[in-house]
Amino acid sequence: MVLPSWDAPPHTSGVRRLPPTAAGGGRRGVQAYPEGVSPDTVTESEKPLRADALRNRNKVLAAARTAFAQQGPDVAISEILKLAGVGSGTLFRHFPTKQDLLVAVLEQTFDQLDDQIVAALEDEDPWQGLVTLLTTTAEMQARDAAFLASVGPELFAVESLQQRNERMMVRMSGLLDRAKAAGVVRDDLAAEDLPFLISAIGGATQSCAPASVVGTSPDLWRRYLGFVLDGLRPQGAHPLPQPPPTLAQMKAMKAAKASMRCGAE
Amino acid sequence: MVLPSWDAPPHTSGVRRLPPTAAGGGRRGVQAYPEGVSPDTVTESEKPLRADALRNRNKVLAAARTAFAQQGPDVAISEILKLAGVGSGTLFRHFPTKQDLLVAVLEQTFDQLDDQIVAALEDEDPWQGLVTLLTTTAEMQARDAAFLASVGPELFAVESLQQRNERMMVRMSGLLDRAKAAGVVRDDLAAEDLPFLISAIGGATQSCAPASVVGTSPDLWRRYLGFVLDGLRPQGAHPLPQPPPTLAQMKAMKAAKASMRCGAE
DNA sequence: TGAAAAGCGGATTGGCTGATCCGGTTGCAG
DNA sequence: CTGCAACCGGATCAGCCAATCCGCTTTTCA
Repeated sequence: MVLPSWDAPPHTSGVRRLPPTAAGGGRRGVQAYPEGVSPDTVTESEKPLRADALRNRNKVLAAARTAFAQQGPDVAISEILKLAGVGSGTLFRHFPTKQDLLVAVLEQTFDQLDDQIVAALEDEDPWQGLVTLLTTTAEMQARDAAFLASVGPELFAVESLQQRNERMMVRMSGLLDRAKAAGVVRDDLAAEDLPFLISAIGGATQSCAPASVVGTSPDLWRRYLGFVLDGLRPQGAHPLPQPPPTLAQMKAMKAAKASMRCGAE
Repeated sequence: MVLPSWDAPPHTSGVRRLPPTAAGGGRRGVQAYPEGVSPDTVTESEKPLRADALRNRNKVLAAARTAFAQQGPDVAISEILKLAGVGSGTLFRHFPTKQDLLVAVLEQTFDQLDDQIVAALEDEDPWQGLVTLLTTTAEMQARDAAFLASVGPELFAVESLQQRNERMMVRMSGLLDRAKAAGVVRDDLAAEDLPFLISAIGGATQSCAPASVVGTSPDLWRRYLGFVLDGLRPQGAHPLPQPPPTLAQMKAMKAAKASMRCGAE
């Protein structure tokens, strides 16, 4: 799964069995699952779906979420299978394609983010609202490799993700307009820039990635977020939240990334 | 070739044939190849290497360079083979492993970058020197997918790349010190930050990637470089070199990336 | 409670790709 | 010119992995 070219699935010989669609298209069955734990109800059925089936569907979804988050969009299905404790037949019944599974997971992730943006809009301080947006995004990128890989304006061309993306863009525009009106950001900053800036922060975050290598701060990415934020406001440099890493730490990070493997279980 | 875990090559059954090492370890046989075109001499032999062998080796190297640049580290070997017009036996004789080939290509790329840094150090203006460094890096990331993937502090653990990386770090430190002495950058910026900032710019660059989608500027990344640069200097915002993209353009970029395929030939 | 429908899971398939093998060819020293 | 070692290239191998198939089990509903 190389991530570009989601179009012609490899060796699809016959027709595709249609999945038993448990949760309808529109979000908000149960909003934004708290983290890692599987909600035992995805409810809002379209075809009732037997009890054990629903249970398994959720097991798969939860397993996929952690697996994708830890290893990125390229985890082997077998990994997810092991984690979920179901057979491959079961998985592919609910999600006919690996991409379908990834999308289902990303939908949840995007919904979580959307909730955070809404929260940011409720903040009194317009600058703080923007900071919250970018911080949240970076946090999510730091802990979810699949999200990291699908963020920014590239996103793949899937209706449901498209929609969510647009909704978020609208909200982000609101956030930015407010900040501009208050004069706390440079006014040549456009809403369209935000996805790219998020990608930029993601780039730095990715380099810091392995959540916590011994000597290093798992929050190093905040430092680079700081630099970028300072680039967004008119007045220039502000204090940074993290000290830079030492060369030794950088070496350790690189080594950790080279050997990176499993982690869960 | 998933990029992490360069350690246990898949299914290596027997012992490995040692390659006929044409160019010695130390760089500077012929410095920094101008672009795409194969230099017909990599010279400085260690075992003379027959004439046709050397010719083929260079063909492979050149093909690999373009293939890796266009499609990233995951191009199929077959692609490179087609481009080079040689058989797989030939390729694997010179580069026993796909990684070996990639490393050979990256060595050249890194050497090119190193030359640019040296040039930046020769610039009178210390701020401009830093700008040149970051701009060059971004340019290279924009046009070379393999470089983009291997940049930042993660780099894989290969002696020869390690070395080059360290040499560049030293030079970059010099560049930064000079700029700090002149007071043109904030002084909480450390040399160790540079690789992360480069990764950040790379993140944005990647989002802009498909060199030129119709309506969009192929230089959009400069805009985000601009934001980051403004975050590095004490005085704050400066004019940006590019207008933001429109929503329609962003859509086009995404679409282009989704269908991205081949391109050469 | 019983039977049919729905679901389960793992053995299996098919295809992709990195790497190897080996019969034939070619450059080079003497 | 000649012999041979080095080299060529493509047929082939082997492992990996997404996706399918099908005999058996579980749920559901009358």
